[in-house]
Formats: sequence, structure tokens, C-alpha cells
Amino acid sequence: MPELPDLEIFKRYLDSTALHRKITGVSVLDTRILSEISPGKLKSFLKSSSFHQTTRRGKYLFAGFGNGEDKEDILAWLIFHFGMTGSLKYYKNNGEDPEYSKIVISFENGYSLAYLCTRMLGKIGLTSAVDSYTVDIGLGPDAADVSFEGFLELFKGGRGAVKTALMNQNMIAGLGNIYTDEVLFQAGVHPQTQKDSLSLKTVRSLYTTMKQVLDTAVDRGAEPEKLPSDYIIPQRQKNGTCPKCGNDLKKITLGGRSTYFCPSRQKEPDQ
DNA sequence: AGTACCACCTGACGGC
DNA sequence: TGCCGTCAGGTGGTAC
Repeated sequence: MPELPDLEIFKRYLDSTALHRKITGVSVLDTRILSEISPGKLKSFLKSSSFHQTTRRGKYLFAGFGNGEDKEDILAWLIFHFGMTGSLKYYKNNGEDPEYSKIVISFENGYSLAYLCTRMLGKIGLTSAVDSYTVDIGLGPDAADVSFEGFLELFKGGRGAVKTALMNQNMIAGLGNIYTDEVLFQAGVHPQTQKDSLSLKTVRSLYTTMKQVLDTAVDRGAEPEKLPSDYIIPQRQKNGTCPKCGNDLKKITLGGRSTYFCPSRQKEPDQ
């Protein structure tokens, strides 16, 4: 689930529920989820402070916390990465945690925020500064923010399938397997097209399509069933058909990931 | 440099 | 019903 639109929804969810509330407790239910921090250290950092602001970059969510009332008084940032199956849940704590809770942060008002992660592929960490952290891990500009000039960088230097390039988090952060398929479908570009064979016009079209798809998905709450009827995402299953022309979709493996496209609207490259 | 494959994990689903 | 193989929206490493 968690690609850029989902992360944006998680951010808004956290903002509307858990911000500016005093943290009274932290439980770590599975220490494997922690990245380079001990449960004790995490607890001592968070206890008695409050989340004051959040920021998102690609598929990473950062929640800044501090002890004071001042929004600018940020002691450090909690890093959320959701892997393939992570999510957040805010609920009235009656002693029972939601299924798959890995970390539960409790607040003064009797509510708790749980980080859920079924497959344990997500990570929770801590950093003193978001900017230096994203530099350290080599994260590219956010796909929803990137300028056209920044987007152009993707297509410079070497070959490679356009889908692989769009999914490279070091170049542009936020697109995952399914939204990349959606962007390519809406732009009518075959996923295996070599990125250096695309015309400037097609690159422009990919850029505007990417922005539109991301904006639309966020507007619809990142829920596949609420996406426009001509989106391919709800069709990604066996026997799916093209929502624009009705032809059977094709499924291939590209970079080890399932890739769906419409063979009549996204033509084979090299011809 | 680009790509294929494997690993990390757990759960759901289809076939037999 | 039960077992087993396969697949799943992420990331990172290795080996051609």
C-alpha cells in the first residue's frame, strides 16, 4: 500500500490526530522494527514531549517532537518508513492494541497512535535533522514537488527501462510499483521503453501525468476504489481489462516487480 | 551500468 | 480440511 499518496494521507492523519498532545508512554512490541535505536532510548526521547510538526519526503514520514509548546522547538524527528504493509492507527486506548501493532505511543488524552506493520518490512528511527538524513540515505526530490528540470535528470546518463528509472528513490522519491504503472498507463508509455529513447515531448507528458496522478490519488484519499474509472490500478489482477479501451491487460516482470499495462495503448518500444 | 535474483518477513489465496 | 506453492504496493545486497 504505502507509496507517496498513502504517505501523504498518513501525514494528514497524524497531523489531525496526534499533534500537540503530551506523550505519556511508548511501547515497543517488536524491537526488530527499530533502526539503530534501542527501545529505551526511543522511550526516553519521546516521553513527556509532543509531536509538533510533520514533514514527508517520498515514502518517508518525519514527526518532529519537543518538550516545549513552541512549534519550532524540535528536539528530534521520529522517522517512519512503512515497508509494504505499514500504516498508522489512532484510537481510544482501552488496553487492547490493534492487530499488528509494533509501536504504540500513548497520549495524555487516553488515545494512542499505533504503528502497524504486518510484514515487518518497515522501519522506525530517529534523526536530529531531516535534511541531513535524506542526504545521507541519498533520497531524491519528492515526486509531488520535483521541478521539471529535476525530473529531466532522471533521463540523463545511460540507458535503462523508464519504469525502473521512475521507481528509483535516489532520483525521485515517492513512486512505487503500482503508481509507476499508473503514470505509464495514463501517459501511454510502455514500461520497458529505454529512457534515453524518449522524446522531450514524451518526457514532458510523463512529468505532467505524474503530477496529475499523484494529486488525484491524494484527493481521493489514496483509496483504489475511489480512483477515477479510467485508472488501471483497480485492474491489476488476473483477467484485468484496460479501463480505456477494454482490451486485456498484459502482465510482465520488470525489475522483479509485477508490471501491468495495456499492450494496445502502450506500444512496444523500438519500432 | 543495467538487470536478474535473493533476502528480509508474514499473510492471503488457489490448486490439489 | 489441510498442506503447499505463489504472490504481494518496499528496500538493499550480490553476482553476472
